[in-house]
Amino acid sequence: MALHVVSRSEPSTTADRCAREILETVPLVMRVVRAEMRRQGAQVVSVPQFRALAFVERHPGASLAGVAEHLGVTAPTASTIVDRLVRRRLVGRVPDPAERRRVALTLTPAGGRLFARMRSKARRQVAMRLARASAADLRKVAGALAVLDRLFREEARIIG
Amino acid sequence: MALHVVSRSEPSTTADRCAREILETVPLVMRVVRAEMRRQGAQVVSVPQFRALAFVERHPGASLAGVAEHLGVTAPTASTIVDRLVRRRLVGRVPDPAERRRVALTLTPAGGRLFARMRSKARRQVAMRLARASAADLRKVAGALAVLDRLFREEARIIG
DNA sequence: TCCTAACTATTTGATAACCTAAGTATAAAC
DNA sequence: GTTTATACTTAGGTTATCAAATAGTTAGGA
Repeated sequence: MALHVVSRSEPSTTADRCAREILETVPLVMRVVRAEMRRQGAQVVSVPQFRALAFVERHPGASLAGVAEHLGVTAPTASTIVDRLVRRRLVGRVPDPAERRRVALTLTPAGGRLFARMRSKARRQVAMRLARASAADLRKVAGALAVLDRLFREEARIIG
Repeated sequence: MALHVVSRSEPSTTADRCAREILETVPLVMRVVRAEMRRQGAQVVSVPQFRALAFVERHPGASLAGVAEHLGVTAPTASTIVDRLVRRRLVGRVPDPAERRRVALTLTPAGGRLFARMRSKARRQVAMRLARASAADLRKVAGALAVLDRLFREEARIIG
């Protein structure tokens, strides 16, 4: 592997190399995932919508603020995302009886079915793309993603 | 580490675990990166615009099709992204004299300066988030990202 | 009790990213 | 020279995103 000569103003620690790679690779992977989810034909939801479904499935009765925090977006953004899911009858949204400021979100049966179907399809598609890599490489990738998840999930809460 | 009971229809190979993690972690990281780039105040560009600048910087005289392929989007999308950069005088777009169907894209001086400034800022911000991790973890992350980049870059070309 | 402050959610208005389908202009092929 | 293919743009539509303004609900204190 050849060493690159980097500009003198750019330091070259491992963290910097990671940062560089994250800024290149993450958007690339994101785009492929998005394209695949769109390719599934029939009834589909966007990536943010999919993530909202995942959160509501894991936290029945969740509030809008919970969705917003999980997605890392502002409340208005989460509101419109959820609103689209409600209009498509994939999510139920009722006022929380105890706290009437809040809404309680749940998956409808149709929402649950669609989510389960999309999730396994998306996983299969991504797994197919990973099939070319060696088992050792994949173990490394899995470990690294766990590290990233921890770092960015914490920071997302601190910052956002 | 507790073992989860997974639904019988969901296999549990390393590739599947990776797929699951990718679908969870990549959007999360993406969101943090986007939020940070927006946070920089002053004059900023979006993530796709930033990636377009990076491609043009590395490939002076690049065509629109080149940008589209690098971003993994359709030609019309790349066209509007570039158009916004041209209107902001960050990118120059002239017809290629040899192939007048094509356009030749270059960074303007202002575009080059903005790009350099944003890149180092973005890298610094991401690197700061990585600072909590051990050097060993970061080396693993760097290696894993290289693997992912290879897999998804190839596949992006095959599919898209 | 009432008033205010804080919280939760939505609406509004703006910019941007994305797609498909349809156009324009140039080059190549026959 | 007509057709076909290529490179890009335009048009029309959906979605995501934000900040600012709005409306309803709760809680705490005067």
